[in-house]
Amino acid sequence: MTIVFNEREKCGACPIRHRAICARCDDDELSRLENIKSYKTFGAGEPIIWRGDALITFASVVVGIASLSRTMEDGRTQVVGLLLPSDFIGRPGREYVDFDVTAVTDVTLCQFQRKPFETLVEEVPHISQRMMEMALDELNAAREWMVLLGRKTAREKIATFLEMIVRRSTIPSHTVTHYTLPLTREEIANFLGLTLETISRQLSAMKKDGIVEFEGRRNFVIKDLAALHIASGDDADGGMIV
Amino acid sequence: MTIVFNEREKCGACPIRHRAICARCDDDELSRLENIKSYKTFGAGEPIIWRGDALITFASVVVGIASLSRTMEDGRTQVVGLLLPSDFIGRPGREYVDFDVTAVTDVTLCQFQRKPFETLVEEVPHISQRMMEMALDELNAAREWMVLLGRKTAREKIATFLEMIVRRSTIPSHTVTHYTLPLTREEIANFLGLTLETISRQLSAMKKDGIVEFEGRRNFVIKDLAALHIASGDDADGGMIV
DNA sequence: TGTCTCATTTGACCTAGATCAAAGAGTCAT
DNA sequence: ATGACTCTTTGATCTAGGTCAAATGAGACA
Repeated sequence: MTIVFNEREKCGACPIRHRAICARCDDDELSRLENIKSYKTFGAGEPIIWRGDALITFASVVVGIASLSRTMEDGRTQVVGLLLPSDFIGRPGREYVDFDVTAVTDVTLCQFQRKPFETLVEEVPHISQRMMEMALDELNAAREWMVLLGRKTAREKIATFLEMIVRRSTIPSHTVTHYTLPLTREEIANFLGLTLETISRQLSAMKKDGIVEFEGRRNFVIKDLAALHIASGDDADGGMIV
Repeated sequence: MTIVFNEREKCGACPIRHRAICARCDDDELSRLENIKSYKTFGAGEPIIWRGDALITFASVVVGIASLSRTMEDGRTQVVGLLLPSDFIGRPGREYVDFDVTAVTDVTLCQFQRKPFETLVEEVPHISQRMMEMALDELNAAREWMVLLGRKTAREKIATFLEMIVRRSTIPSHTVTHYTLPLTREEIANFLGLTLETISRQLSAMKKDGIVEFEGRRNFVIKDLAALHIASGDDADGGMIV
């Protein structure tokens, strides 16, 4: 099931047309973006940009997954986010990039040069409105992750991570039971603030407890979704007052 | 040194006029905000809003400090951010509040009712542009904090926290050496993902190492700023290529 | 089909920070 | 001042998760 993406197509046919920074744009605004966009692809594992680089292009992820991370001088690294299709890379108004961006799978970006894009942000309110929404959503996600990093146990962290995979790959009206881990054990560890050995051990424990089952290294089935949720440490209703 | 704030003043005289969501607004736009704003104050320690509450007002912090936090069912709590003057509370487009907001010191808010504010966000690009900038800045700060929570040692966490206090209270062209902790040991612990005992022990250790000196519980002097920085675990240049 | 390589698992042990417990020091109201 | 809080420090012990090391297994490619 490879996602096909044809760069020749117009923005109107773009897979992220209704979720990316252009989501609120009308046809005229879209054609202004069309004029300054260009596609670029990266192979799995390749660096996309490094912390400290001059910020000369912005981009939206069109296909694939990229990671956003920071590595300390002694090598400790923390993944601070996964960039999925429609997610935006770069911060208008800044001079330098402040996190490393790496292609996790093969990635296709829709890129914009800095200056023309910044002009567009000034002139097209639908873009800044959408970017504000997206930034606030990501801010929320980042804060939820801070709770995970600061207060959850190893098991809770991993259960939360698996639950996130399940939630993200669920297509409405289509029941899926087979999922794929997009990351290696080490990458998961760097995302959860743990070591790869701890990931491995906890995954084995959850296997033994009948919560998940693995088929190969990266494919898994959830045998007990309720138990997974309980193991995540999040409350039943997501905080909503019932 | 109490900050005086007179609610009768027009927006033009507001202490956060040039940093809050209204920073880019011209006089006309400002008067539209003026029409829908109202002030509200909270005493130190009072809850401002709770997770799960219906989101009916937005607000900017005008005076004081508030904390943004999440408490798990068993009582573990993580502070996910401090809200300082000019910081914004609420996410346009959402139905419910997703983190608890609590007044740390006495707090004055500039509040807006939901509907009229959302209309303004649609109609005044300068607001969404500024909110986008602010959200992206906070997103960055949240990600830096994720590195701290996921990968730093207790000592590095505390050094980073003290350094943040120093950075934030430094007024350009004015050398300050005496600082105040805005939080109790327990609140610091919840912010850093540690326990209050660890905070206390590490603070004592840094005192013994000649890095800080305390005068009472909350007032301190940095004796060795360079050592503090090294202890924070961040690189010398903040990631910029020199 | 076999081999090579790297990701993963598992084991043994160790340590940073948590937990439990008690004593000390500010601060506030009377 | 005096007492009564609450916040903070310090001590003793425990443990979740890290570290180090070795064995196993999945894929990739010839």
